[in-house]
Amino acid sequence: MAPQPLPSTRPTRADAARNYDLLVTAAREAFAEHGTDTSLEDIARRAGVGIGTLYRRFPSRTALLEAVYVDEIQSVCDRAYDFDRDLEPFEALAAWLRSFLGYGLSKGSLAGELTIALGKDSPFFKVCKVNVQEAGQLLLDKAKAAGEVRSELELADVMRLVGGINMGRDIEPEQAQRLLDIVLCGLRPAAS
Amino acid sequence: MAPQPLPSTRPTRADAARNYDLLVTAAREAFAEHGTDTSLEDIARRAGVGIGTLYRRFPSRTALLEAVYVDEIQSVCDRAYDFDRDLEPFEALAAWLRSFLGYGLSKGSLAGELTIALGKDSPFFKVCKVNVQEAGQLLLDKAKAAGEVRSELELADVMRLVGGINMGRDIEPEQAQRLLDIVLCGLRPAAS
DNA sequence: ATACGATACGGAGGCCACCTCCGCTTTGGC
DNA sequence: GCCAAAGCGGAGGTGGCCTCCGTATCGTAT
Repeated sequence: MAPQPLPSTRPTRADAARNYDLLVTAAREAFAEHGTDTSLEDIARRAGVGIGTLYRRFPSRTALLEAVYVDEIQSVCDRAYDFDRDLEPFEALAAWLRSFLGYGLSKGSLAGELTIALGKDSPFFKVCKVNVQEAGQLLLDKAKAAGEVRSELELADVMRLVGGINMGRDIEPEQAQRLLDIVLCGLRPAAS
Repeated sequence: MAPQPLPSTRPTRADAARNYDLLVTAAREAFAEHGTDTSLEDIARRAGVGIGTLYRRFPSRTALLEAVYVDEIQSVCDRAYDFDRDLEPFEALAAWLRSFLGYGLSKGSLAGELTIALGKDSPFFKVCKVNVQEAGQLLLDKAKAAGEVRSELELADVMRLVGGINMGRDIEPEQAQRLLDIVLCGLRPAAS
């Protein structure tokens, strides 16, 4: 039940570990400054390591994204349990989705990429998915049990919708908020 | 009130017009076969023209997409008026959004690209946007007037949500359907 | 301390897509 | 038929992705 720790690929040898940290730090900065489509060569340069080193450690851009955002992803999961403890079922779900959204907004469109990846099966996202799903499922089930969310809804659907909201990169925070409100209304049981 | 004709950039000189048609045809085929991220050089080769010709006529991939999909875009607009005539207000809106979605699904993720572009101001999308908006606004307003959609909702929000649904490229049609249903429920007035 | 196998480094270079530029060709009005 | 305007095309510059392999570094066993 408790979330599993996300796997870290941080190597053990001293020089490798140092370069790993340099790369992740450089990537975090670069992603924050220029979005997640920054060139990988730029990141290697910024980190002061060769491009070969980057590619050996992170075979794909996604692998690098993973390493950069492990912490944030974990914190998204953790927050779910906080909300579950402190809020009424539907409010907890709403708050969690809102935080998921805000997280994607500030960090490029990570939530979007994450949402897409939830359907794929990279080794990393396997665990990540388990954690996010476990957390989200808990909130969703409780909201369902309280009769505040239609019982036939799947977590994957909800996540996909929320992820889709800020897929288009440059959305205004207020608009994102309104869109989320629409979705939240859509989750509630039919008026009948 | 009637939709304006979408602008065509088709040139008048004989050779230019011929190449224009070759390019648009080749692009339509290529996009259908390999998705909208086919390399532009491939398309030029397929059309049997030089890459320079392609770029002179279509300065960006988007420009080419526009030319390829003018007809389809127009038909999306037209359908709105059909639905308006034949269906009850909310059903008309629902049907139109469904068709908008299916359209994006079959043709790569054009609806997604279109949705993003709705926020931008390319000269083409200006007119396109006007047409889509006019059509959508009509349906939305009627649904509001019938009390079946909350009055504070903006068309842009609705379009964005629907566009977001199939942003992630590889979504299953049934899932897309479910997501749209959630959104549709979210449009209805509060149960209170 | 040294030696040595395992591990990691780095950047040159191949590949490919994007896009520009300009000398040559075609068109169509006169 | 002439010729200016319009159009053509592809060579080549830029830059990102990724691989490969000779060299450097690390950590352990002696």
